[in-house]
Amino acid sequence: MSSLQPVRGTHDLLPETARRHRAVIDIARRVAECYGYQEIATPIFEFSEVFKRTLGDTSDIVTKEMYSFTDRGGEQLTLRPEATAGVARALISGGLSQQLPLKFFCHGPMFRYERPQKGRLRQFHQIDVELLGVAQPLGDIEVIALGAQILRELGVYDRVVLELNTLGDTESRQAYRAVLVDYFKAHRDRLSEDSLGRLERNPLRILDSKDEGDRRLVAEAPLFTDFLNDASRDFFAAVTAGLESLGIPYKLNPRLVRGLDYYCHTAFEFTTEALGAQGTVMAGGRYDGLVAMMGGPATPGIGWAAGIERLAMLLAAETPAIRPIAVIPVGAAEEAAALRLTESLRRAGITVDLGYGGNLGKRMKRANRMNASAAVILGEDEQARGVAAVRDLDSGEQEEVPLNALRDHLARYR
RNA sequence: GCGGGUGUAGCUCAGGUGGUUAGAGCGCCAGAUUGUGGAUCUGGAUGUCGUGGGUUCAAGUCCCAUCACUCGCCCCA
Repeated sequence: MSSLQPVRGTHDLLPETARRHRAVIDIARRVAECYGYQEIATPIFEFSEVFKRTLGDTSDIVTKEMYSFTDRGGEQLTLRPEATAGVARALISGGLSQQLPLKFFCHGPMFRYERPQKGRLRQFHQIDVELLGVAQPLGDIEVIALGAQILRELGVYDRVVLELNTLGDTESRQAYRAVLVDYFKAHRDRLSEDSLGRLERNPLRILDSKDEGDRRLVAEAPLFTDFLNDASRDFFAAVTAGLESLGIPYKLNPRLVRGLDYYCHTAFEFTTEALGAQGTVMAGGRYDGLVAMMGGPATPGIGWAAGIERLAMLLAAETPAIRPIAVIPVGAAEEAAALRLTESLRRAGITVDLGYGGNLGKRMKRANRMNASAAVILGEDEQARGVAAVRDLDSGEQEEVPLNALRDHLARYR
């Protein structure tokens, strides 16, 4: 193995993988457009403040996972660990609040300084959807339905489960949080070490602990549903009713808690068993407080992000490269004509491979290796008669086609 | 950040208890086949044995460190 290694947790997207990624992005973009979402792109780095302020000082992302650096001008910058904060910043700095509601789709690399695992990288890629300016449950329903439809079109929907929970509005959440903290503090001695830390940082997370002792304690803990106020309860009921009316099955998971501070009401994750510990394939929720927290006008929002690497790993179907037409000059005398023919076919939008050297046999081998659908063979005879030999590389059948009819003839191989 | 596993050719992997020139299959290259690919046959090339140090007369093999990957925890896409 070479000593030239890529940076830990980063990955080259070689043609086969790149094709899979592109398939995910293309399908997601197309479906998102059907729902009226427009593609945007924000910078892959922002002032560190943008993330610090929105993700919460206690979140793992901010405390230990940010790729931050000082640039030559002394600015504190951070490679984006997620997309939502940047989109919210764009909304504010672009003065887009005048045009609400806004529906955005974007995709690109994200960066987190984590210990890599399968499906967990330091540079990874996400597709992302954000709906801004819609306070009604209809927004939550649309965004989840959009995610479900993308997963369906990708052909992974049957291996994925939609888990759903509500975090309530601020009032409900703070009431519950207080009660929960009291409860766990009363049983502090029975909490795992991890959960003692969570008690300070994000007590709701204890509900999702995998520790045996914690789980026993959690089983006795007060229930969130008992602390939801009427507005929160109604809101969530409307979301679930909407999903049911669309035939989108979901599993209520009262322990589903988002890691980031800005979430409220609907929280959801599409998860799979097929990817080991990194089973979350698409996750999101409502973030009504985010834009205001950044200093913009109070703007409700809801969205999700999905990991392209994780989706690509689930993709069952191969994503083959386009099959080219191979143009093959028999001898050196035909090379110039082959070059001109190749160029004219390419200008007509046909994918053409022209080998760079070798005799007929070598070039045929290359055509085969490139998975070419047909070979257009130009020899001395053919040239003299204004035709080319066209060989179907699947059937092995060969026929002569006049040069001026070639372009139309090749259409059958697309 | 914590704990376990792995690292030999481009890929998948063999290489009992240390012992001379490190192997296989697939792939790659060349030839049989200088106007016809796939199949077959023949031949060929490719390794700082992840890296660095140590033990030893001798290390792919044992020890330590380090890097990367991997499984789990933490957390998350």
